[in-house]
Amino acid sequence: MLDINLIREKPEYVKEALKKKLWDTDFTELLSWDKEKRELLKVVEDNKAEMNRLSASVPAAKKAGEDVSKIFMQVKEIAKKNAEFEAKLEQISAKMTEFLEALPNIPDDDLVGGGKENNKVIHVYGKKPEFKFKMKDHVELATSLGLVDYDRGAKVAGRGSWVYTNLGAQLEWALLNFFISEHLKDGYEFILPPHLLNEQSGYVAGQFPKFREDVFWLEGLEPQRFLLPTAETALVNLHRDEIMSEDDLPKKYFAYTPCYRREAGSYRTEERGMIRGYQFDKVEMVQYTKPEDSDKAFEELVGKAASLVEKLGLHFQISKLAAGDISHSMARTYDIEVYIPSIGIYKEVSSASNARDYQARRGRVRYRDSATGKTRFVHTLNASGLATSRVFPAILEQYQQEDGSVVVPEVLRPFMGGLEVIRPIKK
RNA sequence: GGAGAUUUACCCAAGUGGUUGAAGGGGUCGGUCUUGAAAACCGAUAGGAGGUGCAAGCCUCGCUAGGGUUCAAAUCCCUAAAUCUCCGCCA
Repeated sequence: MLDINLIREKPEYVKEALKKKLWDTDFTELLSWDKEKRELLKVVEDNKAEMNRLSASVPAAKKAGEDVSKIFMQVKEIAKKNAEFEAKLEQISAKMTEFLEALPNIPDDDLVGGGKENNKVIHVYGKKPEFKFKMKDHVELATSLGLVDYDRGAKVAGRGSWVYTNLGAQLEWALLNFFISEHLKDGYEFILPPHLLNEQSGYVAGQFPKFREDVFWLEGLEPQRFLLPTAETALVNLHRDEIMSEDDLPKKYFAYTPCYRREAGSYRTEERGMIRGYQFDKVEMVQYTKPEDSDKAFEELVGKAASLVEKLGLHFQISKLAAGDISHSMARTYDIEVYIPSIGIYKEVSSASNARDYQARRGRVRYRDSATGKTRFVHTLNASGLATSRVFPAILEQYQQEDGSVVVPEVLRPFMGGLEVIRPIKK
C-alpha cells in the first residue's frame, strides 16, 4: 500500500517510478476523489459534532423540565441530511482503497526500468565446473543414487510431486539443518509458523488480491484458509496491528516451512524435479527494521544468502533485478542464482527483497520513535536462506564424479553422519 | 462437532442507556525522606487512526470486530472473531 500523502504531494514522481515497474497509471481521478473525500469528511464530521452537542444537552434540559422533543427532532433532521453525505463518503473511500491497494510498491531510485532483460549480474562466485567425462543431469544422478523417487511421487500424489528417499531425504534435511544452524549463529530467531493462513495474512504480505489464484485454498474451514506459498507470508504478519518497541528493532526471524504453490502449466523435462512442484522446502529470513536501517539490513540478507551458497562451494551469481522484474510488494530485489551445468543456466535459490513500508502499511506494523514520540511504520525485508529445490540439483551436478558418485559438500557432512560421498546403489 | 462463560486502556479491574475517554488498584516516570536502596508519602502519566490549523488547539472515530435500535450505547439487539471450561472426536 502506498501513502496517499506521497501521491498527493508528488504524483508525477510516483507515476514515473511506477512506470519503471511497467505499471502505467493516472492519478488525476484518484486525486479528485481525495479532494472530494476530505471535503465530505469535513461536512460529515461537523454534522456529527452538532448532533453530539445537541444530544449532550438533553439531560440538563430534562432536569430543568424543558421540552426535549424539539431537540430530538433537530438531531433527527441533521442525521437524515448527513446520511446522504456519509453514503457518498463511504463510496469514495472504497474506490480509493481499491485503487491504492492495487498499486505496486515504488522501486528504488537506482533501479533501471523494464523487465527481466534488464537484470544485471553484479557478483559472480566461483566458476563453471568443467567435466572431463560425460556429465549426468540431476535427474539421472538422483535416480541412480536412489535419492529421489519420481515415479512413486506421482503414484502417491500425482503429477508435480516427488519423494525424497534414503540419502536424498538425508541430504535435503542436512541442507535445511545447515541453513538453520547458520542463522542461529547469526542471532536470528527460529520460528515454526502455521502452514494454514488466513486471508488477511495474504493481503498484508501483498500477495492478495493480485495472486489469490496462485495459492491453494482449503475447503472445510470458515473463514477459508490457504496453504502458505512462502514463510514470508507468515513471518511478515507476526507483528500485524502491533506497535513494536524501538528496542526490539531490528527484529530478525527465520523459519523453515514447505511452500505450497499452484504452478500453472508444465515445465521443460530437463528441469524436472527442480522447478518447484506444488511443494518445496525453504528456509526464509525476515527482518523488521527502522526505516533508516533497512538498506543495511538488505545488504546483510543478501550477504547471508550468498554466504550459504558459497559455503556449499557452489558456483553462483547475484543479479540485481530490474524494476519490472521485482514482485509487486517490493522496492528492491537481488536474486542469487546457482549454476545448473546440465542446462547451462543459472537458477534462483534465493530472492532478497526490501519491501520498505509497503507491507507494514498494509499490516499497520509500527514502532514508537523515541525521539519524536510518534509512531512510524517499520520496514520489512525478506530473503530465502535458502530454497532447497535448486540447491539440491546443483549439488548433485556440480559435485558429481566420473564413477557416478557425488561428493557431499563439506559443510553438510556433520549433518549426514560424516558421510563424504554418495555412491551409486549396487543392484 | 455440542454446551456454557468471557473479551474495557501497559496489566488487573469497576461500570447495564445520558456531561464516562471511561472509577479503583498495579505498573511506569518524577519528587520527598534515606549514606544508598526498600518501604511510606506526594505528584504526573491513558492508547490509536483521521480531518483542520503556523501553532496552541478544535473536531470526528475509538470499551474485540462489523452491523442495528435510540435524541443519546462500554451498557440493549444481531452477526463474526479470539480466549477459557466441560462433553464428544482424535489417523
